[in-house]
Order: sequence, then C-alpha cells, then structure tokens
Amino acid sequence: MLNLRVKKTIFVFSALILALLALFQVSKYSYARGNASIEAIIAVVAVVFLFIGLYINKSRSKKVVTPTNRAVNHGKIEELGLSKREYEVLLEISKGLSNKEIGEKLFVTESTIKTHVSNILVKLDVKRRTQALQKAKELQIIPV
Amino acid sequence: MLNLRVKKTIFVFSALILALLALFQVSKYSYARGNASIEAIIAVVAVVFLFIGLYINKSRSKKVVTPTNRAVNHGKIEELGLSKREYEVLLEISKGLSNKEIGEKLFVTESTIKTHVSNILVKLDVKRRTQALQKAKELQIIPV
DNA sequence: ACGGCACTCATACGAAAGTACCATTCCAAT
DNA sequence: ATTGGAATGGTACTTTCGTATGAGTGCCGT
Repeated sequence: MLNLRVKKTIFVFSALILALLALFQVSKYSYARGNASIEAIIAVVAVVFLFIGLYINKSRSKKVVTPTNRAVNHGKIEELGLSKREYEVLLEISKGLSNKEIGEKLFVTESTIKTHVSNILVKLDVKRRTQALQKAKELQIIPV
Repeated sequence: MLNLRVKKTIFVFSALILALLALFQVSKYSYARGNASIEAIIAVVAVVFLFIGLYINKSRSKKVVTPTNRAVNHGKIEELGLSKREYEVLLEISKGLSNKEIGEKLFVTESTIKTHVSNILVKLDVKRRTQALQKAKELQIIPV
C-alpha cells in the first residue's frame, strides 16, 4: 500500500526529471541556433541544479529529523483504541491543564473530562495522569 | 563578537564564490579555444551546483536539528533556586510516580515529598505537577 | 557561636484527581 | 430499523495532591 508521502515523492521526482530533459533540449536547441549566449545557459543550469540540491536535501533532512523527536505515531493511537476526543484530552493534559480547565477549553463539563481521563488511563494501562504522559511520550503519541 | 560558526560560514562562502568564478573562467576559456563541448561544461556546472545546494542545506538543517532536543540546562536549575533534592523529586515526578512512591524510592516519608513538591511548584511558578512538567520541558531542565 | 539553609517530618484542611455506575443522545455500520 | 460505539454528564465515594504551619536536625560559612 503506497501512502501519500511516497506517491508525492514519486510525482515530484518524475516532474524533476522531465524538467531536466526539457532544459537540456532547450539549451541545445538555443545553442545550435546561436540565439542564446553560453553564459546564460550555464547560469540557468547552475540555478536550477542549485535548487534541486536544496530540495533533495530538504526532504532528506526532514526524514532524518522526524523519527527522533516530535511527530505523532497515529498507528499507535488506533492500536490503543484511543478515541479522537480522548486523544484531544490527552494533549491538554500534556499542557498541564486541570480537568476543569480542559472542560472549559473543550466546552464540556468537568464530569465528561473525568470520564475521558479515566478511559485514557485504562487504555494506556496506567494509574495517574503523569504516568499517562510518561507512557504517551514513550509511545510517541504526543509531541515532544 | 564573531563566534566560530560564523567565521566558518564566512570562510566557506568566500571559497565557494571563488570556486564559482574560477569555474566560469575555465568554461569560457575552454569554450573559446573550442576544446570542450558545451554539453560537458553544462554537465560540470550542473553537478557542481547540485552539490553546492546539498551542502548549503546540510549545514542549515544541522542548525535546525541540534538545539531542539535533550540535554539539561544546569544554569537554569540554579537560576530557579531549585535545590538538589527538589530536582531529584522533579525527575521522579516526570517518571509519573506518586508522592508516596517517590518517598519510597528516596527513603523519606510522603510528607517530605509533599513539602518538596510544594516548593518546586512555587519556584517554577505553577499550580500543578503536570504544569511543572510542561514548564520544566520548556526550560529544558529535564531530559526529553 | 550564630544565622541561614537544606532536608526532614507531622497534622489538618481543602482542592483535584480518579473510580464506579448509570443514563442519554447521536451517528454510523449492519 | 437496530445496534454498538463515542461523547456527554450526573452522583457518590475514595485517593491523591497541594497548602499552611510548625518544628527538629545537621551543615556551612562568617
């Protein structure tokens, strides 16, 4: 199963290769007809390849950076059976909010938040919210 | 005050500019004498600039990655007036332990831990232990 | 010797957090 | 149309957390 990122990468690289071929053809053609200076062609090629270099490394460094810190593992969230709302609550807990404050922020009562928190604790198999944070960090389901 | 990094950057870019000028001169010269094909020149330029692009982005992405994560800022701890023991307790909190559990781990009573926690909260200027964790992360005084 | 600080501990109280159950509503899948 | 999950919320109760206050001990520096 090809995910979105892979598809996008393939598309971008295909486009890139086509652009390069086109560029070479144009430069050759212009040169043959003598209506373009060699310096101009070289300058264009230089700029284009400079940007290609920048682009390649950007996507590569992103790939290197991502697994180390931030970035959320959505698979794990589903695996744990955490619902959307429960995950929202978990995020607010990680910001240090009390149940009451979370309720105000999400426009529900403290009771509701307590229910959610209780369910979160069960699903993460922990006893306290601080423990839940520790575990969530371990599982990389909350941003660092 | 120029630090090492800035000096290095200036040096690298100077060298880069010189190299470019040299490259242009060589290509012009070769072309004038007719002993180099235009395609070869373009290819060389392309490769060189591709690597330049790669290089620029490598140093840039390193700069982005490095300062973000782990490593404890000891200066901040002193600045906050956190005592050694208080900091120990803070670390245990970040592991998700209850006051009672922390007491057992550090061989003191829960009362003592409560006192420490209270002092920590005051010094970090927060109301709850979860908030303390959030703030401690911000200040980079606990490992991520 | 004295003051100040870190660390320890206790009691008492109030505020959050968490548990257990139950009930209602709504939406989506069968 | 029925069912099951998700979200909501309420009551009642227990546990944990946090505050306030006071107090004892030991150490370090003046």
